[in-house]
Amino acid sequence: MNTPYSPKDIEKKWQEIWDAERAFEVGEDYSKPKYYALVEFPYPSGQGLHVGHPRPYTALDIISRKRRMQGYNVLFPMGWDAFGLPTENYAIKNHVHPKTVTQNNVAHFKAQLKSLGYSFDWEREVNTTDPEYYKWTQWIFLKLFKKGLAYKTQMPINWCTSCKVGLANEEVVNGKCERCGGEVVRKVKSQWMLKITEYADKLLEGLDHVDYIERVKVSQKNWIGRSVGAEVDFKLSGKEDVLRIFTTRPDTLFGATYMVISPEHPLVEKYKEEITNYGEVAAYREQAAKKSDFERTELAKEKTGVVMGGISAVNPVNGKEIPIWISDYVLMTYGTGAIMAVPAHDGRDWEFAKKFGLPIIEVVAGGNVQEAAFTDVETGKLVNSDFLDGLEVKEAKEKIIAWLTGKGIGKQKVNFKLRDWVFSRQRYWGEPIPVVHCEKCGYVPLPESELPLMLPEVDSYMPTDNGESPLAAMTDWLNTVCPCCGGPAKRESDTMPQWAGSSWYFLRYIDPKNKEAFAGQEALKYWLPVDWYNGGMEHTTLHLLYSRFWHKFLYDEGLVPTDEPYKKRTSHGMILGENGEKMSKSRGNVVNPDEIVAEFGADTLRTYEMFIGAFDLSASWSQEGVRGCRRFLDRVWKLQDSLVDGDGYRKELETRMHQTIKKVSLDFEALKFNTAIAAMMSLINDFYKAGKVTKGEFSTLLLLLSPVAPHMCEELWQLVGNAGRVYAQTWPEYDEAKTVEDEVEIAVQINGKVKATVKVGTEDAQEAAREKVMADDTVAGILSGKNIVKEIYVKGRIYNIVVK
RNA sequence: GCCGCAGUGGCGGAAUGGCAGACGCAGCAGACUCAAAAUCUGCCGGGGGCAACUUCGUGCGGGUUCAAGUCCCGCCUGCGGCACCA
Repeated sequence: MNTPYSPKDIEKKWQEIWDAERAFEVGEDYSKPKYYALVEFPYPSGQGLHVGHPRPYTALDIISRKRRMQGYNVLFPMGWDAFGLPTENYAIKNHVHPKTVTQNNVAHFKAQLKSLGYSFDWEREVNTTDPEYYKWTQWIFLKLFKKGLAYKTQMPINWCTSCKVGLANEEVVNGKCERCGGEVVRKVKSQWMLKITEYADKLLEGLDHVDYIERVKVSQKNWIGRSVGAEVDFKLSGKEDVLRIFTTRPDTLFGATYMVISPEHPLVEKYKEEITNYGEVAAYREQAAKKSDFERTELAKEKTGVVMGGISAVNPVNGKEIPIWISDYVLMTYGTGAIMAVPAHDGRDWEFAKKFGLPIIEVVAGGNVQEAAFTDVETGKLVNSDFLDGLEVKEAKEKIIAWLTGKGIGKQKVNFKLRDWVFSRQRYWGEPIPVVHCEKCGYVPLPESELPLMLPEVDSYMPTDNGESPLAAMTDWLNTVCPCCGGPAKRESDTMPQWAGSSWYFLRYIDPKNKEAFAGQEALKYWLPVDWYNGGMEHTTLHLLYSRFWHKFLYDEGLVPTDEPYKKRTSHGMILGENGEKMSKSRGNVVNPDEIVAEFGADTLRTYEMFIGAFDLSASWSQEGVRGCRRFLDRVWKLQDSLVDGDGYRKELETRMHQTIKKVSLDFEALKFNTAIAAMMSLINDFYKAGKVTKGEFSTLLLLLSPVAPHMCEELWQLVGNAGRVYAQTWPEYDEAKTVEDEVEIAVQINGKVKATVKVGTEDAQEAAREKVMADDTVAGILSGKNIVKEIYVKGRIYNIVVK
């Protein structure tokens, strides 16, 4: 009898041995094939590791360990996305420096991750709040600035009334702050913006050349939201000015019966004097401005609006004078902030027209436009449209665009939903923006030699009441000289958003200690692109898009060798509480990974999280399930007692061994860890049934299981007398020919129902199989006196006989 | 409303169009034990039958096929994301 399985003793021991042996340190031998496996680096929150974290980490740890065994030079790094609001809020509340909070949290996280035995190369750890790191974040910002991709503008921004911070559109969730849940309202502020829209086409096009799971691609495409339409100028009646609109349906131009502009449209201000009902217009505008984006869309069920008296537009195709309305269902942030309304063929316009009694003119036949807007673009034919009559929508579009272009009053235009990225935060705990403002020279970038521009010590981390960053109160720091003219100047007091540091961290891992550059060119050439990046679906449209944008920009600047950062992207599902709900303190269903490690061991936690269900779907935690995985590991451990001599596989188990190697090898690659583990469970069930296992069979099992349960496998590898370490062994090979049995049991169906099973040779042709099938008593009984109409034989699967 | 994902035993979940329910959990019975836990062995979708067996079963309604959880058409429910995008 051997000693019982005691993870507590084994796991610590092997973690220390791996450290001492520098087992997972990345080699600098660039002649070896490389593999770059990446997981999203965590935000080191005060709560410590959540059981959701180990799911993706274990998955790619398995891939990384397997790749090393396959002879690759593997980069599998870890770091900290440590700037951010929770740390700052904690600092404010408890009067501790955010740096100290971060240090403590990082230490805690790191100890927790280490206890799980991940094969991260900790020598390459990065931290976004380290000045040696954010120096390069600032450096990249300066590059963007110099290319005109960073600019400052007055923007109506989303303003969190609780955090007192401006938020990107993407950070507003249902009208609430994504971080704190506080109310978000609109507020005009001077903000730094990044022109991600300049890269919209490239970001879209690049998706065709990467191996991302389909739903990630679809989300990104929808987010970028490319649509092809036309811009058309409507002359204002009796004026020189035109009102420019964007439409995806220029073919319906003859059906435009009125125009709508957004309440913020500059036209209102410009013709203030001439608008006969300006009081009414101004009141409506004021009301709209008070509403948050959320309210504007919530209240949208009932359309509101006001007509602009005294000003009207002329439809360029037929010279008809049509009124201009103001309504908040038209957004200033999309297109030109103005539309032509075609109530017959647009749902929103139709609703609006019905409510305000505006005319509805059918220009595409096929529906009943008095009942509902007819929006089908496939079947309809143009009517009431002069020279477009009789054409299909697609043809009409082309013809009208050509006509408009010829007249110089319109042209084809591509629009995107994607908006520029609000890059300012009125916060302390972020990267300072390395720009000064000089009365004479405007916004001037700091010289690169002055980077990093360090965060100064401040007395209070509270944002000021007027919304300025705490840095604005630091006059010593704020007042400086202009790098351009030497005159007095002020530093930018806004800081960067958390997304900044995470937009390029995978580049720093490649060469984390480089003082001369964000990473050396030779190292970048070797390691890029990231071969496999796994992360949460929630980062698909924010982080993933932002980092692709920065990478493409760096590529255009000649600073990185690939135009896409990530070759392959996968996503994992969430781990829910035992009750099937999202884990949260308030629901009281949070599971602490430390407790699982203490009670069952890290290998059990790893195995369980991989066994819990399909990797890309969410799964509910089950303490009983954890116990089952521990039982599996116990059973593997106890196989020591059944060990017999023999380096090879016994004849009767040979096929099973090769099948299992194949299944595990392929399933790991497909992220089907649950079925890979199930296959190993089945294999040891066979070992138990046989009452013995050879050393060769057992060693192969250990190699297959080692990426999942590395500590136990190292221990057993040594205990059974194998030399070296499991992590340094070669991944087992299978022989395809040996994965197939000589004989298989196939089902015999008669009229599609299984009536019997017979044994046939795996390679039997139909004739040989037929003989065996017909020899079966049950089959013969059923067939007697019946007419065989058809016989279908699928090799090794089924024999179906159709009778009458 | 739009986009995406899912719906299979008591539960988590398996099934290149080819024997639905692998593997695990829970449950039941037995072995071991003074006893319990742990462990080991066996059973384990519903109805009917002493039984060999039979019949119904993958959210619902149709269809294609020798054969459908899987493919097609039309719905329903849940989860996630976006939301007046012209």
